[in-house]
Amino acid sequence: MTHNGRQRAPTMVDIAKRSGVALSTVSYALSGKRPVSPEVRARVRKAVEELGFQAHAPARALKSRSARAISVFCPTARDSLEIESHLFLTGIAEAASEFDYSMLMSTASQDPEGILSTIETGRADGVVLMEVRMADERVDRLRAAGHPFSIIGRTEMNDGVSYVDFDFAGAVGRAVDHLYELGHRRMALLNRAPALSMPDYGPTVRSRTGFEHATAELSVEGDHLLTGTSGRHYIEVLRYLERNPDCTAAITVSVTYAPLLAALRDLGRRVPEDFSVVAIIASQIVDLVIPPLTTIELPAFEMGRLGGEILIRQLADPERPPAQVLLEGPLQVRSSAPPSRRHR
Amino acid sequence: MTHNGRQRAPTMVDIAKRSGVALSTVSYALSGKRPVSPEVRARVRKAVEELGFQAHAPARALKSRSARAISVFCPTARDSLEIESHLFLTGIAEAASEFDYSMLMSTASQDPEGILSTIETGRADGVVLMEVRMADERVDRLRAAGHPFSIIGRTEMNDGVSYVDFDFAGAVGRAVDHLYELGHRRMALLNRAPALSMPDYGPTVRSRTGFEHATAELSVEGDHLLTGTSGRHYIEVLRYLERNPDCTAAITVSVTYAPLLAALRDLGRRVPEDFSVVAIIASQIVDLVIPPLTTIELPAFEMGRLGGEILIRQLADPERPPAQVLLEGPLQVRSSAPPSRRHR
DNA sequence: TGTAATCATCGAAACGTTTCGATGGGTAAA
DNA sequence: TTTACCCATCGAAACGTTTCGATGATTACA
Repeated sequence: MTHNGRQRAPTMVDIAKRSGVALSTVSYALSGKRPVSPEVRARVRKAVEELGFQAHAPARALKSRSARAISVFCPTARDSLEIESHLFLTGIAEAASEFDYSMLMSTASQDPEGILSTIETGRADGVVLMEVRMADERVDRLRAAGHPFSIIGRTEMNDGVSYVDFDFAGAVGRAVDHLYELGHRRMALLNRAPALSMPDYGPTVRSRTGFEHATAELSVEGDHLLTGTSGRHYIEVLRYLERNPDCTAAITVSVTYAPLLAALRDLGRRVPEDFSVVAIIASQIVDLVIPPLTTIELPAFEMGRLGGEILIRQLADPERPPAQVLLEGPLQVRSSAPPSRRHR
Repeated sequence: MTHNGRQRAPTMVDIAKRSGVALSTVSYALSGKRPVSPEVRARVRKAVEELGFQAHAPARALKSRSARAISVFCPTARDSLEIESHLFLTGIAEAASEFDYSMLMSTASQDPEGILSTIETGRADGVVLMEVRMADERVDRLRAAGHPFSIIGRTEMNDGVSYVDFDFAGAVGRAVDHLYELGHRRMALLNRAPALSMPDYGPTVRSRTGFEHATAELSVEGDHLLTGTSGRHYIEVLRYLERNPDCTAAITVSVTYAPLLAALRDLGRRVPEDFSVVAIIASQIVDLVIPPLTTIELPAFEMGRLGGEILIRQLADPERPPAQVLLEGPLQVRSSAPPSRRHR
């Protein structure tokens, strides 16, 4: 049972009195950090039960110098929505609850000071970063300050830092191969246009280089477009398709499938009959896309969960070497027909 | 500047020594709760600056009996994604940062114990609840315990509780009116199928009653379908459309536009030429839907922001009466053509 | 039977704040 | 010059834990 919210919450002093032992014995009985006789342990447990005692987290954090909390910085969804962010977020939250940690979330994503301060004020023990760029000041500052952190994504130079990233270069490469095998000889990569003040964004950079390598290797034409969901972006994609009718396939990253599908529809080109698409998107939104597209699924939830787990394990054991994980996603063929039905 | 992460972080004792005043004077100088001479204030400020002092949050929380934090419970996105949840979440986070509060997030959404304990362990001062049902144990428990909370959504009986909700009944009603004016005489409401253990979900219940009232009032046929994004749901929608060719319009709530659009496409019925749709969705995902649909926009981010703000204002002033807000969304006509072009 | 070792328990200090009441120097009024 | 009052500052206690070293009671061994 829980105590009545109106009166003072019971403390360990109350437990000590009720079970007739010293305060410190209560602490040891509950934490197990020193042996306690079975009878005393039972009495303490009983008192805890009866009074509905729950340890006061700030007091514990103050004395033990650990908040048992991690903090996460996530871009705001005020204007545009990064669906992957939410999957990262709930993945991290899942990891936190699994290890009995709290998770602090803030949106002031790009400000290094705010990120450091959650640790330096003792609110959290470590940080999970997301949406990082190839060179990212937040990473540099955290590393310089010696604060524990992990990254969903990664920077250019990752010595000694823990991260979980998706192999965008590899995924785009496999998508190019797949489209090549279907007979396509000219294809576009619809990459994410940098949001405000986000040039140099890791997935965008790596998708592009993966695309350039793969198309060069196969000697096919590859066009690189930076796009998004705004009307301006839609127009740009439309113009591109009009001017390049020999482009018969595209690879889309995240939400860039939307302007592509809209433009194809308005040009009367059908998917998959007239145009093939491979979309790199999170599995949770696959069913929202009409028509069904061939995809490479981004395991965003799992990335978040792993990123959280890696950080927490590192907090538990500071000697633990950094973990660096690069995940792949399966290519799931749904409906990417060949350009001229040559493989039927 | 910030201190070197390797050594002990400076405390108010260090500030006191360096500026040559008592510890308590430092506290008053920083908090302003008692007057302090301008010279002393300046000296303290200087010392704070030089040492990079930042108050230790757990110590403050312990003594002042307030964590300056709110906690939020959000359904996990492991399997399926509730896009609105993410908008609520970042909205709440925005409000928190605006008032210099921290935000704790957890996913163990349906467990009342976990929710109460974030408050009872002193980790947070109040809770924001979302995805509530018409009768919701979490609400009852919070209220019984006397803990501060606000709801994104609302229950059946809302005396004395603060909430921000969207007027689903009204929105569906306006959608019905709009479709009626276009000439439709039979229409469907594609409502959200209850996720696991979520019968009685507020928006679903209220959308349905709004639909039933509006269709009855206009004497049009209204069919109610519970659906989702799974393959099974797609089949059900498809069958419905096949069997009821006189149904020429639908209202979709949240992601239910997906099975509808897929089914219409596979039946060769075009939107908006052959079928009209009004989608109730968050503005941030409007651009992801192809073709563009007439929508009623759910101001999810703003709902989150308001829900957070209401809670925090209540924490600052416990005498404050509960705030109850019911938001409307604009009907944005994009492409809902009449069934037989009668209004052209 | 005396001493050493082991074990469970206790007491007290400490973590870094906030806040209450006390103190003393200064100015204003008598 | 004395008394009263105000204002800025100080000292100390308290918030609820964790943890160190000490204490006393058992047990093992000589």
